[in-house]
Amino acid sequence: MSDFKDLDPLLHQRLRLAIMSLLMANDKAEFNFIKQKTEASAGNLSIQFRKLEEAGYLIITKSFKGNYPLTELAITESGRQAFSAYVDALKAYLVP
Amino acid sequence: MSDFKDLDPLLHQRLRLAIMSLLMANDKAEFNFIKQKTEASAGNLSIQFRKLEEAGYLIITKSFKGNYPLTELAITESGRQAFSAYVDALKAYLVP
DNA sequence: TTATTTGGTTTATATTGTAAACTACTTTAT
DNA sequence: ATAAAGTAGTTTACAATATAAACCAAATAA
Repeated sequence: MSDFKDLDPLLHQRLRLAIMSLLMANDKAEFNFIKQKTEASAGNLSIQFRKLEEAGYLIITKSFKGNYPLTELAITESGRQAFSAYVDALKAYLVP
Repeated sequence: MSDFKDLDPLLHQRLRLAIMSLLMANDKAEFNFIKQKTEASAGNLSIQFRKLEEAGYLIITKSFKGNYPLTELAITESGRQAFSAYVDALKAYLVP
């Protein structure tokens, strides 16, 4: 029987899981796309993006779109793997 | 598409999820049984049990076993339902 | 030109989680 | 009998996390 410590604490958080889930589907997304989908505050997102970046699960790139700053998030291979592993661990844990 | 807010925050925490998962399988369990299975500290467990009780997900009963105090945890119907709903929400969310 | 909006970041506060210390008693050893 | 060690927890204090509010820089609108 697998135990709960197999669940990556970084991914086992609702907002970060939602972010990574969106990136699993889209690979790359704009800050505001994720903001709209999750309905989270910009501040909260800003912080969670950084944590996920620090873990190497995504990459933050800054540029301009028109005249406005644009922040984009792209999932990394490591992020994909971590997400898959997390889902597998959950399945093993909850759907035995 | 279901969003992450459907994931009951009380259950979406590793230790509490482990506790409830054990109680789904066993219905009723002793404090130390759960302590051994989860390898969590007694203090941490004590607090999480109370949170789950406050939510109506389990009932704490105190008695004596031999001469020692004994704390037992029993899942409630409401707890069962919440756990099932949580698992369903997760499935819908992660295994679309 | 002042006000409002966009696209964020930073700081401060509230909530949560965890470890360490403590309580209360029992058993074992001296 | 009493000191030392063990059982079964609870409480308290601290650390980590999450969230909200305030702020910044620039652009657009009035």
